[in-house]
Amino acid sequence: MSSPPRRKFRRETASQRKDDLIAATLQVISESGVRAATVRTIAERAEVTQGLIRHYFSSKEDLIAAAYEHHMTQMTDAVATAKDVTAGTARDRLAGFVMASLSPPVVNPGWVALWSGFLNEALHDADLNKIHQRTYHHFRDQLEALIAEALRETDQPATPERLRQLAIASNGVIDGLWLEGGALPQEFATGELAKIGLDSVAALTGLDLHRKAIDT
Amino acid sequence: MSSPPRRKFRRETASQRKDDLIAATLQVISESGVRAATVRTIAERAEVTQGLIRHYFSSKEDLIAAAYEHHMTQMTDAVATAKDVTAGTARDRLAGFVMASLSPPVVNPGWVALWSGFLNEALHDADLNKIHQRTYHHFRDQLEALIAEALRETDQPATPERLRQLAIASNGVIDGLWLEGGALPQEFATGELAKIGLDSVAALTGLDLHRKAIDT
DNA sequence: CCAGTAATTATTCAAGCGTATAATTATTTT
DNA sequence: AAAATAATTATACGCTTGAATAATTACTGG
Repeated sequence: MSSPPRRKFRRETASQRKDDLIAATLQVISESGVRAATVRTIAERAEVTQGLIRHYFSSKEDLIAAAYEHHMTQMTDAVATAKDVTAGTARDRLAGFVMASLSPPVVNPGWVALWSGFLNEALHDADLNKIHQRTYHHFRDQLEALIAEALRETDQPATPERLRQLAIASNGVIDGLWLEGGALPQEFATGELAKIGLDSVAALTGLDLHRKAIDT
Repeated sequence: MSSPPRRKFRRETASQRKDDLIAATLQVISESGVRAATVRTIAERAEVTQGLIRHYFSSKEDLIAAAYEHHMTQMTDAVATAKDVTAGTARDRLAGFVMASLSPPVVNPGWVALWSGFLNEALHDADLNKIHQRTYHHFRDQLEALIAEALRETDQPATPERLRQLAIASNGVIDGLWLEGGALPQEFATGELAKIGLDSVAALTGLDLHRKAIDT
């Protein structure tokens, strides 16, 4: 009649535990979808008991929102800090931005699973909808700034209206390709999506975005 | 102590009932997301009791798959049978295809909710994944055929490889714009997405897709 | 108009859900 | 080293879930 011994544990800092719970949430959703993201499954993945979730988050919904925010920031940062996005001519940086958006680790079935799951929730949840709206604009605005700079650099100034349209279109093709590459990975050869994306943004904007053979 | 009277009902044909249950499933998911799609909620929406679902579908998962199939067929058909897609020059039909894809009723928050919910499931469910793969190809192949025809029509033949890339890119920009229009409806003016999409496919393919002032 | 049948409703079941609360224990404070 | 504190586990609760089964009733063919 010996009941199992009470489980040992370590005390962690609040931010560490929160990060762990968010990471566990993202793992569960990316592997098994939103419907699998229950407090028990998430707690098990984080190697804690379920009660701890409500010690750090006021509700499961609150944890989901934090995970959404975290994931979108992670994804945006992965693009914005990629190697060719931070230096070089504006055209180089725009090209790097497109390439990074359409290459691993950004293109990735797990990240598409996260994105689609969160979007599905965001469409009928005001809090998540705000996160979606904000991150969408953040990404598109970065793209628009890069396009504007590249056009200025090549002496092809564009009106604000045209700039807006170019950004929407470029963002659209990047999003669409990213999605398809993540949802059907076996469909595209290595580098194929990045090449198509780069050609597409070049065709849309009229910019020459291909790397020069000789650099600097 | 009078229990409520047993509910009256009508017997329907099997196909009618199945259609009703599928329609109810789509309504629930589009309004409230996949997590809300429980057998009880769906049955209530279809105005039947929950037991009936398992009389017509071997499991809830089976109903979901049928609803997915139905929805994707509906969406594909809405584009393929739109008024300008079935007649005119190849360029006219391609333009009609793009316009129809980026206008109501195809652009619609409910349909994005359906699409994102199903995709999230498809990423970890083999049966749904097959449906996704099949419908993706169906749409892209239609687009590729139209582009091929339009290029032939203007004496600009393309290699199969280039044709594939143009179709992937055009499909990408259409998907991306469709998604953004459905997810953030207030973001775009009426007709704006359709215009941007048409301009984009024109820029990608090098085709002139704008309507002539004088038509046949 | 009656008997048969299968479509539909009603009820039940075990498991899982999010949340609330009580009991412990690792760590910090003094 | 003892006491205080809060992080963590453990347990319980009421409700919902997908599914199974039993009870009815609308329709059909004679």
